Amino acid sequence: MRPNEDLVSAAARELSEETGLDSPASHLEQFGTYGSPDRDPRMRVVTVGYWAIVPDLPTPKAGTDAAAARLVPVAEALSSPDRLAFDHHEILTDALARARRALETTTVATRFCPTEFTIADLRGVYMAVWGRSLDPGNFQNKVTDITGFVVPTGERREGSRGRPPELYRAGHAKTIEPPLRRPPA
Amino acid sequence: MRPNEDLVSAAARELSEETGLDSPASHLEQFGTYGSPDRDPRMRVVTVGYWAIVPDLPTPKAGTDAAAARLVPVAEALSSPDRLAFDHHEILTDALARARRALETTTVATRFCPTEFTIADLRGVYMAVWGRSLDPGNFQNKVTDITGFVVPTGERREGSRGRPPELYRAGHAKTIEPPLRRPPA
DNA sequence: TCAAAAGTGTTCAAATTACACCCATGG
DNA sequence: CCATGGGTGTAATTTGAACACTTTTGA
Repeated sequence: MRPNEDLVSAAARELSEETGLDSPASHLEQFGTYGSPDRDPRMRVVTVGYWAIVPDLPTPKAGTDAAAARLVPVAEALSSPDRLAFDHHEILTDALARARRALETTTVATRFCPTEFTIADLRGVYMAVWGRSLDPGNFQNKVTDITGFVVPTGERREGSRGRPPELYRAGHAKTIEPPLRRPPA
Repeated sequence: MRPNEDLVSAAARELSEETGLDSPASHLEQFGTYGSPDRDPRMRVVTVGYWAIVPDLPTPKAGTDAAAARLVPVAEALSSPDRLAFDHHEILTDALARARRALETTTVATRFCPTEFTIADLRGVYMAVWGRSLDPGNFQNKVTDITGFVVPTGERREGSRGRPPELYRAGHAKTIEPPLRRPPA
């Protein structure tokens, strides 16, 4: 952190410095703070963790602070407890759990989508973050029943394989009550 | 924080120093970190917030760091946005939300109870934290149906008004799946 | 014309709520 | 013996998963 910076700004700056992703990270959400005295053997560091939504990801470039940067699927990054440095396995696990829960209780998933999107786009976000497949019909019913989650534009997206899907925009609702629970199995 | 202290230890120490409550806070859980540059006009401070479970509360005493200490019901503390100093209204609001959610998804509520407790004791914790009344019969059914939440001792607590209630101990389960949702209205 | 994706609706099972009702004790 | 809180059970309703089925396009 810099002397006159708040936590989110610092997080956004660091993201940019290390990866070159200064595309507008439209959502940065704190999930935890890590401060064991020996978590980084080089020096005493307290880390405040944020997870971000960056729609339409560009290829990351190593920024001023990093030797290299690339995108790694989260399942791969967590595949072994030793794959990441220091306590980063624990941190990433916490971040993922928080993001997964956020999709249940808030409408942030729309931030991963373009301004106009289809229900299938949104379903893709849920499936990616939750790491499971979801029934298209039930997902459609649930999402369109939640007031203020998505609002139809009246337009359709042409050009793809099957029946052209209707386009939606994000609604004004920020939370989902009751939560959109992820189905078992 | 002291040079060789992790975050939870520092939180436990601060709790003790400011209130004299060094009874074993059997649960300390982080909920957020606050770091706006001007949140405390006296100096730059980053605060990591923890909420604690302290069963059978003693009267707090102002410790080495505080002029005075007393217990205040959370509804009263949050009754006005200006009742607490700095950003403490926001912090306490976050803490309460987190504690409320914790009761839905984990078994921490048993930590508020003595080693042996009745379902009514447990229901009292839920009603206090959630700030609403709960149907005794339904609560009983739900809780006893969740495997590993409470285990009967076979004993009863005598001496009270009506039928002597059965006593339970906390089970081994740490999380509740699916969550024990708080009923609407 | 066929396969694929979108979207709607139906069925059956599971969960939830409200509440009736019996139990066991102290006053 | 009756009011009180504990505990069990049930009926009615709601929710949810699975999946059949229609729609509308590109190949």
